[in-house]
Amino acid sequence: MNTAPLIAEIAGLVGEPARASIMTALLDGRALTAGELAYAARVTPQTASMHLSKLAEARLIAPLKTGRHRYFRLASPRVAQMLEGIMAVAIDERPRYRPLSPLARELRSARVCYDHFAGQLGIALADSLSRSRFVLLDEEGAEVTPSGARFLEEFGIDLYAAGMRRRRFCRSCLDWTERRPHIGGAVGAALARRCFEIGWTERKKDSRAVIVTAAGRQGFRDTFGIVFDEPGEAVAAQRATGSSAAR
Amino acid sequence: MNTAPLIAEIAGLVGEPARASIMTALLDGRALTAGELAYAARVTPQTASMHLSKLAEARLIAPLKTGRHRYFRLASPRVAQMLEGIMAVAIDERPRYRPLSPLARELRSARVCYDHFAGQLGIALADSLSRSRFVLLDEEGAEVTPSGARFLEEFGIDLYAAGMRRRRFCRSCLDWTERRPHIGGAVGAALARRCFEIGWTERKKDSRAVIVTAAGRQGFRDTFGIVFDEPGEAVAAQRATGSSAAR
DNA sequence: GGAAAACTTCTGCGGCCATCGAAGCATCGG
DNA sequence: CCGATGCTTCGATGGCCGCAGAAGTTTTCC
Repeated sequence: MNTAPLIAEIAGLVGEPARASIMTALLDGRALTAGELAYAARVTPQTASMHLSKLAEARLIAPLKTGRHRYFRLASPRVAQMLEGIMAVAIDERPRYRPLSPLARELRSARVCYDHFAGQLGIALADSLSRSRFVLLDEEGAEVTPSGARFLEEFGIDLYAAGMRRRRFCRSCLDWTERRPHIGGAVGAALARRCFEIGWTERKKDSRAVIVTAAGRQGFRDTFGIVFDEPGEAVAAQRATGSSAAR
Repeated sequence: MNTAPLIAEIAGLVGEPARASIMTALLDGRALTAGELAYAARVTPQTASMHLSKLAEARLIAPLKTGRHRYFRLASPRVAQMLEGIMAVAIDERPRYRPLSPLARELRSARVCYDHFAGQLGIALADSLSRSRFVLLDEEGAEVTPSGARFLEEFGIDLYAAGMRRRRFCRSCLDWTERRPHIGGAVGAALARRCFEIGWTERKKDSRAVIVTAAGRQGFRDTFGIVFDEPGEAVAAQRATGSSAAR
């Protein structure tokens, strides 16, 4: 078949440490400059420039020229999804004992996965919505129930906005630290967007890590029944709260 | 992050033409011998052997020793899913005019995608089920409706069999010839399995192509409203048939 | 306008790795 | 037990490509 060369071309581009670093650095959905990406990949600017032009030519990343900077972002959600898929395979059956560096702890606690939450916060949200029967979660997919639709509307998410193509579907995304599915897709993206909007979470710069604010700690507790053991760091999902969530 | 090297390792393995050929050859879900895979990748047996051991060590493929042959299959559905994801990116925005070789025509007509149908047959099935409101289809996911569940039960598919983990979800899988989503996941696999079981379709050997039998042509027409223009070759999806499908 | 910053292109070097010939090891068939 | 088949290991070769030094181009800032 002529399909193998196509796969090899794309995979070959990603299958190089420096380029893989660039791609994962962009996995938080933001656009970064060529210099920042060079730093992230730990190569010199000229080397990064070559990699960036290759990735751009293959339409894996999209350049965005602004003044003397050149910003790059992932070309499409499909690319992010592909990277997730590769990561899901990479961590599969790998009995990896984690040394748990401080940075890793932070990432594990709460981070952003292209456009939605992942890490313990992502899991906790998925658990909460799942237990309240607002979302039916599965390794193959996820679905928002009618009551869940009402809840999300109340929370300030327009399920019929332009972003949601047709209906109430959301993708299930496999988490690589927790090894459990969480809520992605249009619904997951909207949920995360809303949390940033109302100030529950903030992005930490130069990282995919997410900071939960004081308002967020209270909000997540009251609305989703999620409590945090350490102030703003680790997250522990607790008790189902269909009632309080429907507040 | 330490995630980039993991991605690079996996992608690097797939990003080599010979190995990519091996992987795509296994994408039909069958197990092939080392020799067959060497032939598929157009390399000598000793070269293929090296590639196979690398892929096996990374758990991308699983060896299966039998006599003096050594069979290999994809290690898990997750690997197939990853390859689909890469393919989806590879064909994205690629204005590729297809020369349409005879083999390509055949593949385009009906083929197997790891464990479910793809190509025009897959699309036609998805369209039919979608129009009859038996399945709600989306680029992000798919869902079997209650009436769809009844229909599938009648068709001989046990939705609550071991294969279906929890509920009625099925994955939406992007087709790379038609560029449209079709039905994958546990439901798609069960549907395809059932079609082989009742003799509507047969696998062509050494290929992912699928042959629709005479019984299949009649069955697909009566049950799903799918008509075939050329006997057993190209497929054209036609008219919604909620009634006849529910037969 | 001059200088600095950000990025790119050019160039040569160096290392990794895919490839295949040849030999070695199992397994089947008689 | 012997030859044939299928597959693997070993070794040498060759090519591709990632890499950074140096120089060139565009933009910004004062």
